[in-house]
Amino acid sequence: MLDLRWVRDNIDVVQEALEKRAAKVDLSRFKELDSERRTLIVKVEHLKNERNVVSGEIAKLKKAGAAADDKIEAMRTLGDDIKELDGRLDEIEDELGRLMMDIPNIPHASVPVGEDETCNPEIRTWGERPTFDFEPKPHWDLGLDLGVLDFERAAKITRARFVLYWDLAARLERALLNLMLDLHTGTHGYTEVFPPILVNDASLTGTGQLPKFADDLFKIEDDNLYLIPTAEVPVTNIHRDEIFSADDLPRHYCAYTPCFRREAGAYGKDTRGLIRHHQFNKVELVKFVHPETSYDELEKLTANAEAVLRALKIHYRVISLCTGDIGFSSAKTYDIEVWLPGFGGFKEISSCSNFEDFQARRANIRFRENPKAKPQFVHTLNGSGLAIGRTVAAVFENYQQADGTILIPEALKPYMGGAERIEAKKF
RNA sequence: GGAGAGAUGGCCGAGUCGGUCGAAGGCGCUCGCCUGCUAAGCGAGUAGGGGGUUAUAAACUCCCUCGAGGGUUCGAAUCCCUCUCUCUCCGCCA
Repeated sequence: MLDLRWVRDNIDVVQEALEKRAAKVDLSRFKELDSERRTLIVKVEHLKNERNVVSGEIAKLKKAGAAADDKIEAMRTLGDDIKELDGRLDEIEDELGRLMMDIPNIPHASVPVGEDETCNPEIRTWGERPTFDFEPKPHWDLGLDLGVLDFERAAKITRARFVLYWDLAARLERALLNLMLDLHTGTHGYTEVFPPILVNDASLTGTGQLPKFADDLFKIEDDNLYLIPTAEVPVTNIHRDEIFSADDLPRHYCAYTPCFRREAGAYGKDTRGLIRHHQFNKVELVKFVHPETSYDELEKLTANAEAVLRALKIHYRVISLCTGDIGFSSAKTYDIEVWLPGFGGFKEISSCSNFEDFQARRANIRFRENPKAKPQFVHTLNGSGLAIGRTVAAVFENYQQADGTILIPEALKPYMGGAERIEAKKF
């Protein structure tokens, strides 16, 4: 959410940002509501002040044993007026609040302007495409042939877009998330947290999934709780309604959690393999930082996520999302795309964003520059470091051999209980 | 799941029959005085949010907030209802 006053004073900037994003929000309605709200506040506060003053007088009269019936009668009608105005003010603030919730973040000046994902410039690449003297297979074929990815039984147990891992594939999933956590908590200095994966709607509103993206969430109706779509939600909300002191910042957290997404708008997209599932594991990086440092922190966070693929020696590239493709809450986002030789293209494996104060304002996460200063909003950032399922897919496809087996990358061997490769097996 | 107790400012804690209570007192913190230094002592200050005025300054002023939301009332931290959370006991379960 943007700052109300800032929007009022910078309505042209907001309008321009909306156009760049191809988002539709009625700003003329905003102007109406905003000015009506303020006139109403002035009016109703005037009346309330009068009520307070006269009520004080009544108290004095009563104490002195005098009658105050005429004043009480006058206050009764005044109270009715206040109630009516307060009611209208509530309605207006409701509508204004919903409208403010619909305004996306303002993209940073460095974000390329463009319509859609075809306009995202490549920032850098790392490594090279591996060469094969055979036709590389997509990971789902590899997994089926080796017997370790069982989509059929997963569909029996649950439904489509779930997977059952067997044996060394299950172990690989576990190895990857341990490698990532060890790398981020060790070399990169993040603090590991393990949050709840069911959250309430205040948390989802804080990070921006609600109210706009309710369709994409799995909801537990009986308890009014949701399965998290990403660890960003519980981890960012750790500090909801809190005020940091300046030396509490920056905070760097990493968390492994399962993630759950309904993928409501994605039918027919990435239907095969591990790419787009309703349940997947992810290691998430979340930062709470001083506003002045947030863009440096974004670069570092992205580099931290990249480090996983470097450790695995897998080719990737980094792109900068353009204004038309960037997420609702984000001011700037880098996507890391991993090379999948069997699939024959790059695929997003991490999305690293600076939300500036957009989430912090919604979630009310603040800090004080010094003990006497007014609290101001922190900047929040997050990025996947990385999505585990997609990393499994990347290992499968990049480390596949002519005989259909998969070599275990050097960096993972300590985590794989001595296994050198994944071989075909029946389960 | 059942029974009970509770939720007040950074922390602890008072709040009488509803009437200058955003709130006694204490601790902590900040500033000043005192002291050779420290401690002690003395004095002053110390919740957050929003609106108006203004330069989105200072100052001034108003409103809201005593877990959250609603209600009663001229007036509620104080009375009523609903919800959330915490604690204790019982039951059930891993």
